[in-house]
Amino acid sequence: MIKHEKAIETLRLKGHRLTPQRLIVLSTIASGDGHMGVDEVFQAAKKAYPYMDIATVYRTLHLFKGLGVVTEVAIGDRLHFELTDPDGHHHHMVCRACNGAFNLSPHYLAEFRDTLNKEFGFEPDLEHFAVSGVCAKCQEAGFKTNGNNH
Amino acid sequence: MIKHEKAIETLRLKGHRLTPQRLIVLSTIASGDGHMGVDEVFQAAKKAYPYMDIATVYRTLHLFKGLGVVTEVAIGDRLHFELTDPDGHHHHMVCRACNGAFNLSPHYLAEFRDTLNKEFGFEPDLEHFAVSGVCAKCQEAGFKTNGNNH
DNA sequence: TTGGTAATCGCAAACGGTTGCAATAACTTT
DNA sequence: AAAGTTATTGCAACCGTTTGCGATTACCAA
Repeated sequence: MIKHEKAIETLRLKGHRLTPQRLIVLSTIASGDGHMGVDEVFQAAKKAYPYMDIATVYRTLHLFKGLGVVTEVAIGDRLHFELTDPDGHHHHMVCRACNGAFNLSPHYLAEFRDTLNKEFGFEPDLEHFAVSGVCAKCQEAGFKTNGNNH
Repeated sequence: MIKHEKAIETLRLKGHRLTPQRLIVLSTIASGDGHMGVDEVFQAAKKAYPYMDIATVYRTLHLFKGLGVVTEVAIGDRLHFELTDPDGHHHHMVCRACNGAFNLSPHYLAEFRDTLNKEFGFEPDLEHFAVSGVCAKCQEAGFKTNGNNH
């Protein structure tokens, strides 16, 4: 019983229709390893189903995101999606030099959240938090760390 | 000697031209209080200079951002800009319910940055960091905090 | 002051992403 | 198995933002 099939059951249980488009987007993401850009999903899905429309891909991804089936990650300034990690949430550190994404345990943000809560009563959205920055390797390779964030 | 004029000198020193468009965008932001949406800047600037183009506004704001004259803040999913705080950087907590933005001292992020540095060698971009979330007031007003981040 | 030249501009087209709408098709009911 | 209902689709138009390009203009040197 793969997560693929669990996701399909989630769809049915919540009263959403099982359309070929949805199944194809799902299996596209499931077969890719790690997060995929929207256009990557679109191109792959179009191979399996030539009428696939980019609007349908976006709507499907947002539906899946709402159901908790996929997780949205902002890489650079583009949206990427991955199957939701069944072992619990993780966050991402995204390198602005190489666009690599590294997982980050929620533990590293717990304290920050607590502080904002206690000091300001502010409840931050950190479910799918991604920090931009420069990874260790790119720093070694001489990529500048200071200055502007783009 | 207002920051307005210091900004103009920064422009000249870095070899950028003093065009009416740039001066108007600058004084528009300087006269607004707090951060302004791009279209807000555009509309105000167009009153002073009817040929103003939205592309010029964007290019000018990005130039100013690169020079450190203005700071970019993502409010909701739109870009906003404010004159860079001369008393040092501050970050923002942006409420996704009321779109209010609250300043956050860099101090609250220092520890997080240190941890990422030490543990992963990752240098995060936190200069103009903005956390989305729900502010205390909107939580009291019953705005839901859990679930998806949109 | 004038002319040369490179930065900047306005315009229009493009980008990634979202949305309104009429046509289609998945599900339900019989 | 066929018909009815309504979610979903494909298309096209739109959003905010960025970019290519030819025309303009701020600046520098003569």
